[in-house]
Amino acid sequence: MKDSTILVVEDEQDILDLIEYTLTKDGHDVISCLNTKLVEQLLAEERIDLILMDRNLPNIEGSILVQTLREKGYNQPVIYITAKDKDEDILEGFERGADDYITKPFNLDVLKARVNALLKRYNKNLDIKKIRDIVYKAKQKKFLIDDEEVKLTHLEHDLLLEFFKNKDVLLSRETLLQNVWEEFTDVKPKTVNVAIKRLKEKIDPTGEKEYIKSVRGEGYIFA
Amino acid sequence: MKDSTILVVEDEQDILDLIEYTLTKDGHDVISCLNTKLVEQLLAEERIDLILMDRNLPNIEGSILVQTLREKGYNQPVIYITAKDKDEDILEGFERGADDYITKPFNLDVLKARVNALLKRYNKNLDIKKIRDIVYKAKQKKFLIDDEEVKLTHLEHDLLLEFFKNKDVLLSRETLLQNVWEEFTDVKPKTVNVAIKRLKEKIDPTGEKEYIKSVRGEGYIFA
DNA sequence: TTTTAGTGTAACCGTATTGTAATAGTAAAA
DNA sequence: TTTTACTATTACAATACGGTTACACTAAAA
Repeated sequence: MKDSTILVVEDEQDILDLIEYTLTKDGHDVISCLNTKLVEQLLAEERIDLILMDRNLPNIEGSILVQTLREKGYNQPVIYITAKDKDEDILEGFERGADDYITKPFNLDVLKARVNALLKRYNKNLDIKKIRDIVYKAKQKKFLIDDEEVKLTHLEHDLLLEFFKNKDVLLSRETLLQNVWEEFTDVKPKTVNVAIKRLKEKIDPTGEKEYIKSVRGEGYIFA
Repeated sequence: MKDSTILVVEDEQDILDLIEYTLTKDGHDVISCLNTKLVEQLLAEERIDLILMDRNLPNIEGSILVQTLREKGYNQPVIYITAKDKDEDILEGFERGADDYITKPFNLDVLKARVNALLKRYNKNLDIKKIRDIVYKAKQKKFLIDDEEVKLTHLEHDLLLEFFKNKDVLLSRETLLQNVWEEFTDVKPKTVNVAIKRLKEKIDPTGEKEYIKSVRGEGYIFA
C-alpha cells in the first residue's frame, strides 16, 4: 500500500502543499501538479497509482479532464477533492469516473484512509509479505527468494507459511503437526524432521542462510 | 457491474427495504440480512460481490464483524452505512476494512453511485482486453489468438474469462466451480481437470504457450 | 426422428509427494 | 573421553494427484 505514487492535481498551492505533506508522511510518493496541461504528460511518463483531482480548475473542470483521461486509457482510481458538495455534484463526479469523492473542507486523516482503501484494492501486490530475502505472494501462493520462484510442494508451502506467520517463535513438532498437517492425521513427530530437511534443501540448499534453526528438545525456529 | 449480488446487513427493516428496493431497481441482486448470525452462512453459500454493513447491529458492532470475516478470507468490498459520522468513527471504519463509508442520513442515488464505483473496480474484468497474445472482445464474447478467433464452447468461454479476470491469481477447483459453473450444480472437482484440459487443447494445442499452469494440490493459475 | 456437440464421470497411468524406518551425525551430559 | 539423546540424512514404499482417454448422458440441431 505504501510506496505508491499519487498524482495530485490542484490549483491552490497551499492545499496542494498540505496534501503533499500528509501523503508523503504516510509513505507515498506524491507528484504535485498545479497545471492541468501537465497531467497527461505526467501520466504518460510516470507510473501513477492514484489521482487526486480538484474539480474547480482554471481552464477545465476536473471531472471533464478525468473523462478525457479515461478515454485515453488511463484507468487509475480517481478521488475528487472539491467544494462542490451538493448531491448532484457528487453524482456527476461518480458519473465522470470517480472512485471516491471528498468534499472540502476535509479531514486529512480521512483523506489518507480513503486513499489507502483505494490503493489496497487497486494495487494488487498488497498481499506481499517479506522476511529477510524471502517474499511471499499470497495471491499466487508463491515464495520468492531473490526474485526467483522457489518450487515448493503443498506440504512445504504450508510449512514455510506457518514459519512465516510465526517469525522468531519457537514451534514444537506437536504444534507444527497440529497447524500444518491435516487434522486428525496421526503422523509421527519425526516426520517433521524430514519435512523440514526437505524444505531447507529448497530454500537454503547451501545451508548458509539458516532460516530455520532446530532447537534441541524443543522444536524449530524461523528468522 | 450490474448483475452483481450485494449483501445488505442492517437491523432496521425499513432502511433495509429501502436499500433493497433501490439497488434491485438498479439491476443488482440484493440479499437482505437482518440477523448477523446468518452473514457468514450467506457468504459461504452465495457468490457475494459487495457487502453493505450497518455498524450499529444488535449483539455485535458491524465493523468488528467485518474484521472477523476478513480474517476468514472474505475479501469482498465493504461499505459501512451508519449514523456514526465523527471523523474518528470513519477512521475506525476504514481501519476495520472499509472500502467506503456512508453516513446516515444518506442520499440513495449517492449510495447507488458509490456501490457501482466499487463494483466497477472489483469486477475488474471489462477493461482487460488483452493478456499476452489472447484478446477478448467483450461485445462479441469472443477470444482471439493472433487475430484468429478461437471457437470455444460456452463453458470454455466462461472458464477462460474467469482466468482472464484473475490473471496471476491461483484459483482452486472449488473457486472455479463456484464462479464458472452454474449455481447449485454439484459437479465433482475433478471435472475441472477435464474442462481445463479441453480448454488448453483449443487455446494452446501444442502446449508451448502454457497459459494455464496447474499447481499441484492447489488449483490452476493463468498468466 | 436421427445426428451432433457439449459436458460430467470414472478408470487408468505415470509421476510427484510424503510417511516411515534405518542409519549417520552431532551436541550435551556424565 | 565416553555415553546418551537427540537431529539430519538417506532410501524406500505407499499414496495422492493431475493428465488423459473413453464413454454415457443431455440438449440442441438437422
